[in-house]
Amino acid sequence: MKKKHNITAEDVAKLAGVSPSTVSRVISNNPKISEATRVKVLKAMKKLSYYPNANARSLAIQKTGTVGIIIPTTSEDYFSNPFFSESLRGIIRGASNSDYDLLISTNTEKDEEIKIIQKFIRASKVDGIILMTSKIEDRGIKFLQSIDFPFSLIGSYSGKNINQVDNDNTLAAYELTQHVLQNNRKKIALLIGDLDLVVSKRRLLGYKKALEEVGIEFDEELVFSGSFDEEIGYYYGEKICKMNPMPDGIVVADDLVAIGVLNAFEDLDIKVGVDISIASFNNSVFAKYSKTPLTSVDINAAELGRASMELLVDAIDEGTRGKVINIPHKIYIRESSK
Amino acid sequence: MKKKHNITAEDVAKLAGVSPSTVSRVISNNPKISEATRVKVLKAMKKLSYYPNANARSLAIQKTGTVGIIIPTTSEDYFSNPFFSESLRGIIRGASNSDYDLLISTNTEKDEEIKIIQKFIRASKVDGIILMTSKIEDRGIKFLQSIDFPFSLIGSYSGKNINQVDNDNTLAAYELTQHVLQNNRKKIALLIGDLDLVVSKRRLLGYKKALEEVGIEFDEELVFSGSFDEEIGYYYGEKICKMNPMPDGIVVADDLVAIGVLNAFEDLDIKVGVDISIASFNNSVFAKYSKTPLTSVDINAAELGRASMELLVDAIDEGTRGKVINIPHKIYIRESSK
DNA sequence: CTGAAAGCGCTTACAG
DNA sequence: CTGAAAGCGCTTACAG
Repeated sequence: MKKKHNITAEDVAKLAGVSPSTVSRVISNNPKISEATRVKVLKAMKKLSYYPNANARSLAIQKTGTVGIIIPTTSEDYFSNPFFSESLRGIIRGASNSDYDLLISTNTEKDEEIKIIQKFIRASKVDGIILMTSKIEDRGIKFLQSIDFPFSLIGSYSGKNINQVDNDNTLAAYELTQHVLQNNRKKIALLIGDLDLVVSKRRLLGYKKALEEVGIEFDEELVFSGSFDEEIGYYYGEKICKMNPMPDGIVVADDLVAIGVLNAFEDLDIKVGVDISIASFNNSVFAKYSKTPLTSVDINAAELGRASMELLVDAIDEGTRGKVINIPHKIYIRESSK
Repeated sequence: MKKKHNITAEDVAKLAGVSPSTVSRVISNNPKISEATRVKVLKAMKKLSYYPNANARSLAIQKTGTVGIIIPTTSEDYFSNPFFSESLRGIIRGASNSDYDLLISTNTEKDEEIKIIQKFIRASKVDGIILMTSKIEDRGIKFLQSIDFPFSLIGSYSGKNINQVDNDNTLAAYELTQHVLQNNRKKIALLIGDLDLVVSKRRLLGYKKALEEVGIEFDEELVFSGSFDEEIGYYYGEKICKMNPMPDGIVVADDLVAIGVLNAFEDLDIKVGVDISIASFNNSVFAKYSKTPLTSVDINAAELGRASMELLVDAIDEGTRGKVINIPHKIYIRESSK
């Protein structure tokens, strides 16, 4: 067996009886190439099943044709959360329409997001970056902004020139809280994600606004924050039961957390939808089909992802900056808040 | 503003007063470099925040440090299915322990998996490939095998030299069917995925074996196959109700499909767990928390992913071939089959 | 222990 | 319309 040798443009050139430059030109569809030689070269390429070396090409043209996806450091949470896979799915769908491949960050525990972003960029691995979430003071965003590198954000961030696609989370939380209030509830707890995430802050805002509007005073004691999982929901559910008087409504940042609350209430014999109303976010499969079907906001995560990819491609190709896209949400009302 | 110029090993060399070769050597931790120059160079690198260009490096050493993940063409199914995101999560976790990045295929509708595999390889984009599922006659696998390219498979495939990690799906289906039979059921339907997938074939085998063992004749009419979603579950659920006599047990390939069946039965007033037993695969969140909690097999998708990544790294670094890893499954028995 | 040079496989300005 | 040559930014055998 001959020593392995990658077949290169030179091989094609030789077979077609032209120069490598010409081969390169037919690959990039240069219009100056004559039809005759184009055909010759194409035939040779096919015959050798030639495919241009992406690294050499990237090196020469200083573009990679790949886009980096930054999974938040707290990826575990995001992964058990359908939001993440849904938006990734949207991103993939968006990418299929372009010619970009997707490079996924594999955060080691210690590495912060910004390290990965910098690595991707400085190593020239990607032409653009999608951020799947935003913190209040986001070092990654600041860095990208400072070097004017193409990126788009799933989420919101105040600042100039940031491409972002998001729901109106303030409005969604406002409406959801309003809905619970209309269940004739007066004391409404809020289970929310990490408060250094922009999304949490906005939802808190909407919640406050709804309360204020009906003259209910905001009570910090009713706000619980933490990461997204079932256990934390159960834990807070128990806690809420022990309050005196017990809250009669809860707005929850994620269905999985709400499921945990539901379980706590079941164990403590509290009737959801009767003694207390629960409304949540993400409209996951299990919101619809849980023992007590959950009222939930559909944030259209797949569309968030798809749009963010599309926006990023514009940012790379057209230099788009500072475009803000709003993805509508929709509240599905179910038994947990009737 | 000065024309943008990537900072290169040459810049570092100049600042440190050495040659680019030396810079390259300290990057690759070449032991022959003296401590003194190593320190000098490191300092210069830090100062310039230098990061080696990945494309140039890949081109020179003919390695990319990235691994390609092939999402099945029917990705939509896989994405709405927690199995997919769970295993991807495992892969990412596995990758964090190595130094590999992950490149995700973004299948356009028309492109077959094999096209993407070939593109990744011929373009030298990846050092290895993870296949997330296997068909009976898998062109992708055959291709990879034929050129002896490092890959690992989540799933099973008969053939030499294939690294694979999988559950014992025959056994799992056998046990699950056995469990339903022990519910004192006699006529058991099987809702299974596409029959050209290896996993489906194996599960069918296990199902048959369990029936055979208790002397129940296999009836092809009781086997329904299709893609994984809720609607198809509902559809088959209705169909099953109309059979005469109606089956009294169902083994389902995925919880989401089972949820659809559950819904159909609810609408038709059939008592699950009483009139009929249902047992399913994947042990998703919604299996546990659905109105009628579902008996389900936990296949440990995250571990499948993690192990496949680990195995692939061995395949790349050590040349491992033909290693087969079994990931244990576990059946969780719940009300749907009591 | 370190440097000069060639090579990895493309692309593109320049010349014709 | 096409080719020779230089360059993208690394690495490594060779020489010292």
